[in-house]
Amino acid sequence: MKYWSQTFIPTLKESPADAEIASHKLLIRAGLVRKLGGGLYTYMPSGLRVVQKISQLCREEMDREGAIELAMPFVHPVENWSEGPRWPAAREIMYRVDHAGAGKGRSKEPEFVLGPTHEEVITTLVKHEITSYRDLPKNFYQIGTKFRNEIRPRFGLMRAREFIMKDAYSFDATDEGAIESYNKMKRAYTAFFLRCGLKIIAVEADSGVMGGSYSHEFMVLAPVGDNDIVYCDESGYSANRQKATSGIVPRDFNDAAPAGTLEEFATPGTVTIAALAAVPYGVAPDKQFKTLVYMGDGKPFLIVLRGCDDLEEAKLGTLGFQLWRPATPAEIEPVMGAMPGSLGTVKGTIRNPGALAGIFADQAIRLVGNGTTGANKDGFHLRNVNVVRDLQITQWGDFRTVRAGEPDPKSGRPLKIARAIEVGHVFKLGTKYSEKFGAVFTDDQKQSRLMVMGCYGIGISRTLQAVVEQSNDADGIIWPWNVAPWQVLVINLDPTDAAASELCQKLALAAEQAGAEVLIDDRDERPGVKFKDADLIGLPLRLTVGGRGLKEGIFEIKWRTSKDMRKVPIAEAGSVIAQAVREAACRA
RNA sequence: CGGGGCGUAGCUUAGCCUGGUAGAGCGCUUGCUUCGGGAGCAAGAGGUCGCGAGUUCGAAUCUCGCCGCCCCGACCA
Repeated sequence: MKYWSQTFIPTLKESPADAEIASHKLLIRAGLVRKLGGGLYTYMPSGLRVVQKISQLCREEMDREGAIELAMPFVHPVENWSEGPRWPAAREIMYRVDHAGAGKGRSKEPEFVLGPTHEEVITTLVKHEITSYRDLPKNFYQIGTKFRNEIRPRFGLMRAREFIMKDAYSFDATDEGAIESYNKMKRAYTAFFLRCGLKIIAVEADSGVMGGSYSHEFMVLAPVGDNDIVYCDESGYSANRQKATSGIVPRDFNDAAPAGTLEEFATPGTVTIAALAAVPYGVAPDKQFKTLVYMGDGKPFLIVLRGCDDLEEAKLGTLGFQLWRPATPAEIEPVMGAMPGSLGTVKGTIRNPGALAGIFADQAIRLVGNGTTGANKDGFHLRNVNVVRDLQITQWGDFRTVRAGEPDPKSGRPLKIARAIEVGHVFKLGTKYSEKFGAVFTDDQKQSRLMVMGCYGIGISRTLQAVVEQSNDADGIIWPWNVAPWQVLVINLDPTDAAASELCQKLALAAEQAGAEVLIDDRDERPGVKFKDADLIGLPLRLTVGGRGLKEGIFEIKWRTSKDMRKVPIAEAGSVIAQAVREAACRA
């Protein structure tokens, strides 16, 4: 048991000016963290306890799935990165330690970086240490501090420059094995977040150019999150917005037959979807074709969408370009023959089709059937444009942004969209790193083969804040049993009274014997202050001892989640407390 | 990095537009009274007004530069 006066829990009445969201305010008000600088926080004694609780739960679930804990350095020789596969991107987010040997009389200054993640380190290690299929599979993990020079740290621990992360790396002999390792981690993550008391959704994530469904993000639903997720409660479909698709075009959809002959009409000065939808033209956005020009690795390409749809840029990653960006009007005009606002892909209207890297059409334009598009002639559009008959298309795909209410691709039920915080990510890497670093092993046929890898992250410090964000009320934090800094708070309203102090100790002991951790508020404070602080720091179970109750021979028991308080005869203390603790632990 | 906002006591802030004595609440210290949901009274301590230059007889206040922090966007556990 811990006495409040013997630890340090500096609570605050008012929120600091630089905190915006509930969890950030509460972390500071409840004395869990203090800020050193932007994105840099000290874990105060009770905050550290929560970090340790969460880490331990994570450790248990990782161990359960056979992962092996180790600890790698935070400081990496720069060569470890500069010779790796992603130096150009990585150097942007890494803190570099310059002058590391200054004044030491060295001929050459060694240069170091602070590790943002450890694929490079672990792969190098495994390459040296594992050479036989007999030593595979292996999954190594660590829990430690990561450093990323975030472009914009925000919301306290939510996006910090320095944060605590669990990262794991699996190595398998076969692709099937790698998938099994991946599934084990998904299982471990699901169990872990459940034990933290978090409601999470695992969503299919954008796995970039690698494709496939071997990347899942673990999301906490929260209005302050910086991700959009698309999901359907009935079918269980869920994906992040970059990846999400919808069943807006039915599987058995029959393309419309041409209606009328293709016809050019004058639209002077009309260069937006909205203007074409207004009088005198009156062409509804979902009857228009939107033609966007992008530059992919230096060559222009076209994206065709419905006028009412938005492009989801991340989906262009499936097209095989390394880099892409919107084209400028100066790049567009020579190729198309018109400026943006009058563009289209009707056969024969593009001035220089040979310059294009492709014309990519979103599936949903089939719903337009016969519509209106630019004539590639400034001030003119074409009507009665039939998708099948008139449009020039080199490849179909899914490029549009999904909207709430559209049919789920699985069940057809309406999709929902919600904001969420990403707290975990599992990723099947394949052989990208093993190839680069030469992580090979000898199989049972004496053949040299590449290890198949996966990587798996959990933001421990972010999880802490996500719990607070998801579990609080107007009075303060409501800790889930398993991650509370202590589970039971014993309030001594008369700390100068020997009988009260003695009873508090007795109650605390009973709770401890039942398996709970106990904090005793023995401060010489007024009752109001103690009750307010109790709600603020949010321990799940509260036991109150006061002179008034002592006379009646009772103490009080109250759950943080409930308004109801129960008076318990002191004689029944042991059994009542034991039962309460057992029930809470069981529910958790 | 683009856009917006802010920097005054440990915390929350007023004052700034219109230059002249730095003010409040919380917290802290001492005393008295209180004592079951952030007590009352009295007395106190606590400030390079983010930093630097400039304008001025005089700058928290006006001008310029820098730094820091917060929010929105692109990126991420």
